[in-house]
Amino acid sequence: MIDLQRHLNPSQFAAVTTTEGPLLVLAGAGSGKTRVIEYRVLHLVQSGVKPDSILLLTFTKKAAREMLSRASRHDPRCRNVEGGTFHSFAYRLLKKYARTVGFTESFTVLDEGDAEEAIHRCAAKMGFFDKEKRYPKKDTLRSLISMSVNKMVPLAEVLKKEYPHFMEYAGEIEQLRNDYTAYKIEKNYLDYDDLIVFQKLLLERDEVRERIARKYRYVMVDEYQDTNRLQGDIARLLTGPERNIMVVGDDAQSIYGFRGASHENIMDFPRHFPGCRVVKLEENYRSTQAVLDVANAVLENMKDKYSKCLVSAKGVEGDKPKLLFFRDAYEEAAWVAQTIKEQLDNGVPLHHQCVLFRSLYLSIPLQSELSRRNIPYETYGGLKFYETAHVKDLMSHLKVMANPRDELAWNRVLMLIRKIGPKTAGAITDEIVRCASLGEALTEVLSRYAKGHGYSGGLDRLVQVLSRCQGEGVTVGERFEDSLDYYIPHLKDKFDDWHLRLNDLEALRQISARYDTLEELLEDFAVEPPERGIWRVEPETKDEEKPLVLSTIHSAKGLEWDNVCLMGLVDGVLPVTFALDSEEDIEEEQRLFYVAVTRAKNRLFLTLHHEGTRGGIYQFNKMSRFLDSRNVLSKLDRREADRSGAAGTGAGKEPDEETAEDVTGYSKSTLLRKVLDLYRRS
DNA sequence: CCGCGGAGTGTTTTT
DNA sequence: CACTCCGCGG
Repeated sequence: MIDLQRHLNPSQFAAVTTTEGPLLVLAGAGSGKTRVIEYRVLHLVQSGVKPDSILLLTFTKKAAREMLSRASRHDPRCRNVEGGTFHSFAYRLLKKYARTVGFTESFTVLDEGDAEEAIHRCAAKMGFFDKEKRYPKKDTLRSLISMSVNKMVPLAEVLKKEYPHFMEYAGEIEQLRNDYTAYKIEKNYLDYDDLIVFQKLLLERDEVRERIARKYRYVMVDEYQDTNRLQGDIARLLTGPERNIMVVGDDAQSIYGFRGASHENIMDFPRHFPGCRVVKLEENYRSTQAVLDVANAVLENMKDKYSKCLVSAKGVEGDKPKLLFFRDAYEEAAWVAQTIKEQLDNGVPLHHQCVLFRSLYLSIPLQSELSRRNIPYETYGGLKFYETAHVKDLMSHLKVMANPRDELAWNRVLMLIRKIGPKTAGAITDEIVRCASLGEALTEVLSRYAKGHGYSGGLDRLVQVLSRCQGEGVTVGERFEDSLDYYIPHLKDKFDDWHLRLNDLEALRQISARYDTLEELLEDFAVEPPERGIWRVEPETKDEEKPLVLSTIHSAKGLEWDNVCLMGLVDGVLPVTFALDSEEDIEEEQRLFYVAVTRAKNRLFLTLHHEGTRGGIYQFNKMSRFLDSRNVLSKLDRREADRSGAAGTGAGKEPDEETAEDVTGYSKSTLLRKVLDLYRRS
């Protein structure tokens, strides 16, 4: 038995050892939340609770894995604790109970792109786009429908708030949502939201709920502030008569409102579970006091919160975080790159440093400065490559092998072939989905089309590959490889930058080889899309050799670094312009700022530049309103127009001397833009 | 019916 | 600046 007292402070100890009854843990940033979950799992297991009767729901699957593997180091039985996201848990549950909710086990999960495609089909069937009027586009329609589900708010209300100019279509969009829902049910498709919705529907059936709640006697939910109302309902439904539910969260770090998360869940927990225990973790083990002073100042400016104040347990005052102003994006980027380099020379490995952005595209100037200095980096968040065209193309081939009824996948596969467009693809697909098996589809339908048409040659090649992959003993790796071989000519045909994309697919090939079944590969791909970090071939690279991290603030949740640079602290970026007309949205941006600040252990740099080029018009960027308050500003070491670092670009020339270097050079992309601008004017 | 080229548009954050 | 949509020619 492990000595918990020795490893935990009193509040952590209370959170770990309060195992019976409802428990709300309010965990400030850096207060050892992960540690609490790790030891709580361990404590339960060591007290004789069966590992598979513990359920740990987290925000990402990576987080669950991390915590469970830590706990397993003390006691290997912890490995059998069940964990994952609400979505992945739903997936497993629904695979088991598919028929109970009216699906079949072989359902396919639609990602956003697929969902848009499906919505588009339904809308087209309704004659949506035939009319004169300008209808919302498919991505707008999807996000509209999704938002109404996630916030459990009527469609018309979402419409009124987000797209008031489309109000007149409220009725039609509602009809569309119904058609789309019917379509998915008929075709055995579930989109991300459905995973949650159907999970709830399933759990609302008493006979099922009782069974599941009996199995999971201890439920823990991490990042509770980022759950939406449906997920809150699910957490409640999962809780059995013993009411052993523990939720952990920090209302000040709620940053997923756009996805329907509501801090109502965490605020209302005591109401939903009367008599619950509340434990606050306020001692911060991560940051210096100087960093926390900034964080606390930001907290002070928030309203509607559980009150808290972060106190450094490290007892280190540390340097005051610096606020730096630059003229333009390139000076800012150069200074940051230079500073990273200096820190590296001072012995802080790249992997212990990080640069954070509101959105990843803002990191482009920095990326070029880093490349120029040969500083390796990797990016977190932003571009979802599993939704990039080439990845989806290839995966569609695997999808039709796994589920020959998947018409969206077939459509994609067929459209790649020259001379096959929407009409032909549609006609062939209609016939295919009526087939009972892939074999039948190949022999009865495809081979018939593979003669006597302009596209027959291409189609024949497809038939060859799919037949080969159909064989019994063919491994997942081999199927992937065959599909890739087949796809490469299409890839080259379709994309100019095909060799970059081929790299992605090669990496994916290695991953695919690790799977035993296609179904497992597709499951992971649907519910736990691979992140960039997983692509590294070497699983155990030494910290010193790992690259610098560039991350969105969202993707940095739960992580920490010695040095953190937060760039682009400008009104319009943080907070983003879209947020500006809603008080609520601005609040969320402020929490985002809070999350960013609290990632830093020792040193924090905040930077911004004044010269903005939004849409070709120059404008003066104002400092972010979150900084522009006395209590925050006083905690910062403010440096006006510090040019010292920008020397990195100009290679340290004397000032005052009239040289070209004195002027910041255009980057290649700027130059290109300027030239194109000029062409356009002539 | 397909494919291409030109015009227009809007640009976050993620399971 | 990349992606989507639209209209035309083959």
